[in-house]
Order: sequence, then C-alpha cells, then structure tokens
Amino acid sequence: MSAYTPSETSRRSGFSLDTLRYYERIGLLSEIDRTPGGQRVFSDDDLGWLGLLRCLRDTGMPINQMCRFAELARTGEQSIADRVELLRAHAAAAEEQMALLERQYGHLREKIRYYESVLAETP
Amino acid sequence: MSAYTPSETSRRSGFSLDTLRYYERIGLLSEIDRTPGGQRVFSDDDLGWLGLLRCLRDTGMPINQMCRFAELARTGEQSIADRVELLRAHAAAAEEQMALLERQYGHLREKIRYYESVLAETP
DNA sequence: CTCACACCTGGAGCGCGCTCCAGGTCAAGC
DNA sequence: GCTTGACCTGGAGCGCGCTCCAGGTGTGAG
Repeated sequence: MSAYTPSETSRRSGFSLDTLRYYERIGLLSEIDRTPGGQRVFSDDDLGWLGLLRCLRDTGMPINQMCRFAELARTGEQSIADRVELLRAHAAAAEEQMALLERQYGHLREKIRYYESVLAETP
Repeated sequence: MSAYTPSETSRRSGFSLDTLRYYERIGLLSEIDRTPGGQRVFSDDDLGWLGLLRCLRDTGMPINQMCRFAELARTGEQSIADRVELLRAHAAAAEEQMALLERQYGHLREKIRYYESVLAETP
C-alpha cells in the first residue's frame, strides 16, 4: 500500500493536478489522506479508483453520472446491485457509441476512397 | 434536385435549426439559397454536405478543423489533395479513438463481471 | 385578407469539464 | 535556517458547441 504525491498521482492517472482537486471538490474522490501540513497523499486504492474514473470518462460517461456512481460507492456493499446496474446501462451506451463511431468511420473511409479516385483520374 | 425548408433539412440532417444557422455563420455551410423573402432553401447538395459534416462530427472532428475542411472545399478541385490528407489524418485519429474506446469498454465489462461475482457470492 | 406559424437577424447565455490565478503554506536538500 | 519548488484554497475564467431570446418578417391555408 504505497503513498503517492499529487504530481506522481497525476502522472500515473493521466489526470491533471487541477482535475484531481476538482474531482475531489465535486465528490468524485473522497477521503483522500493528507499530511499533517494538509498536502494530499494518494493510496493504491485511490489510484485504482482513478483508473475506474478514467475508464468511465474515456467511454463517455458524463461527470454527473460518475458522481452518482461515486455516491453509491460511498454507501458500501449494499449499493453494489445499483452500481452494477448503472455500469450495465453505461456499457450499453458505450456499445451504441462504438457502433455509431464504426458506421461513420466507414463512411469516412468511403469518402476518402472517393476523393482518391478523383485524384487518380485527373493527375 | 429537390428543395428543402429549414425544418425539413433539420429533420433530415439531424442538426437543429439553430445549429444550421450557426454552421452557416461560421462558414461550414456556404451559398445556401434563399427565397426572395430571405428564407433559406436547402438543396440535395446541401444535404449531402451536411451528411459529411455529420460524419465528421460523429467521429469527433472539432469544429475548427471542419471549418478548415469547408474552406478547402470552397476553393474547388485544386484542394482535393489537401482535403484527402486532412481526412486521412482524421481517420487515423478516429482509429485511435475507437481503439481507446474498445480497450476501456473491455475494462468496463471486466469491472461489471467483477461486481457480478461479488453479488453472486453474497446473495 | 387574415391568420398562424415558420422563419429571419444579431447577440447574449449556457452547460460541460476543466484550467488558471492570486496569495499563501509545506517539505526536502543544502 | 534558508531556499526552492511542490502544494494548498477559493474563486474566476475559458473553450467548445451549441441554444435561446427578442423583436421583427415571410408564407401558405382558408
């Protein structure tokens, strides 16, 4: 169970220092340890949680939904069913997003091929 | 070569009326026909262009890059090489985005499975 | 002709997700 | 002990991509 400075945590999580503080302010991060002087000390658990937040962000979950998830997580084991439901709903949204992205990516490739054919015809 | 009212165009393109006007203002749409009274009349070409814009948006291209693309498109055939280059760069970005999304989606599914196993153990 | 509703313009406002700042405090190396 | 650089807080500001508004005009049905 290591301890990490804010900058180390930023480096490892990929969130900026400001973002880490912001996340704490809005309740996405809670109970972050402090030195006697008041500076944050992050734990492996915190890094794990940040990894989950990163995963949710990268798959397009809006902040307020992440807050809801964090809130559930704070209530302990009893909320696991709710949490898994939230994650499943989000996974479904991510699937739709991936499908849309792939479809439009296909159109994009078509468009590129079309332009290439125009280029080939008039050299 | 049909003509479409703004609301019809909105319906078909999926962009709101406000967005259509906004796109015209910032130069993403140009030369939109008008009635003698000043109301917009969209053509099939416009709809096609809007389809392309939709594709670029959905694959995450930022507005200012789309503006650059639109600008190139206005200069005619001579810019096709530049346009195709821009699209290829964007396609590469979209590929990265898809890869990230899929990776994180995988983590999400793992997390869900983990929660499900916790649920299964303590019923 | 009238009415209702779609549309027009310019500009302000908004929601999101950070990011930056001022003005201070803490901690580690010399 | 001093310096230096990392860190603290509260709050303001920002960039993006729209979205909304007020106040007015166009247009098509009846």
